[in-house]
Amino acid sequence: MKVATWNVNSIKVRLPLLLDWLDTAKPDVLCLQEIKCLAADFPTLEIRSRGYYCEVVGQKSYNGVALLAREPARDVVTALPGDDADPQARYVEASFGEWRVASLYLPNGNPVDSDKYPYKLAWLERLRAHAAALLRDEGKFVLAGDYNVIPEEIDAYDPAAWRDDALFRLETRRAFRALVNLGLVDAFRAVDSAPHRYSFWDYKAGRWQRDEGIRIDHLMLSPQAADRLQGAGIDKGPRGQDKASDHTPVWCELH
DNA sequence: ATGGTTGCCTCGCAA
Repeated sequence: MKVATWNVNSIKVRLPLLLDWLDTAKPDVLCLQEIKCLAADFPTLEIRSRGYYCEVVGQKSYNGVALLAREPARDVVTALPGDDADPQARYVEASFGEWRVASLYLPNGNPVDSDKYPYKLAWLERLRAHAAALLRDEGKFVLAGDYNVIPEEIDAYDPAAWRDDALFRLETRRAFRALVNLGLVDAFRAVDSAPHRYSFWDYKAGRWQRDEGIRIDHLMLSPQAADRLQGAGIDKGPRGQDKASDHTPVWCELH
């Protein structure tokens, strides 16, 4: 089973690229983030006509996540547990066959001195607690999405420039590590230990042209899922096309 | 370099 994650930065603008990518990459499950629309405005019919069912958690203008899959979803969860008052559309989780898959959009958290940063840390802690609950079932699951976390220095073109940023500062990496240390496996890192493998390049300042990016989109596997890992990669193709998202798809193959 | 670009659909905010 091929599972992929892609922050599309508006499903409306990215639909042509998305349909092309579904046809060529043929993922079994694709986790989308930043669809930036209400569920009612999601292009469900067009995507359905290409052979994918859609589970959408939408929000007007901002955020929004979706699961696209070859087969219908079961037992869909539309919010990250832990705060019923959280209105932001950042999480959807469902079962496909014997696999549990989540599409998540972790808060950016900048600026660090605003209330956005404690919200990010609280969200990370909610995710850790939820992952701990999922692990108790000892099943195969994938928590995929835009984590807005640069895990290590090798995951940034210029770590010093990111030192105090909400995506890389120590407190962020510590909170992410608490999640990893439950026993989750970063699918990409498990198969590729090379530095300078990026999933995001800022639109500004020619970052893409100079390959100055960061790796913040991750597929985190339960131990039972990691046992099935066959391969993983970053598909830089979509980032180089016209009307590209600032993120590119990351995928893993599980047997 | 406190710059730069994109998408929301506002007259600025978020990333």
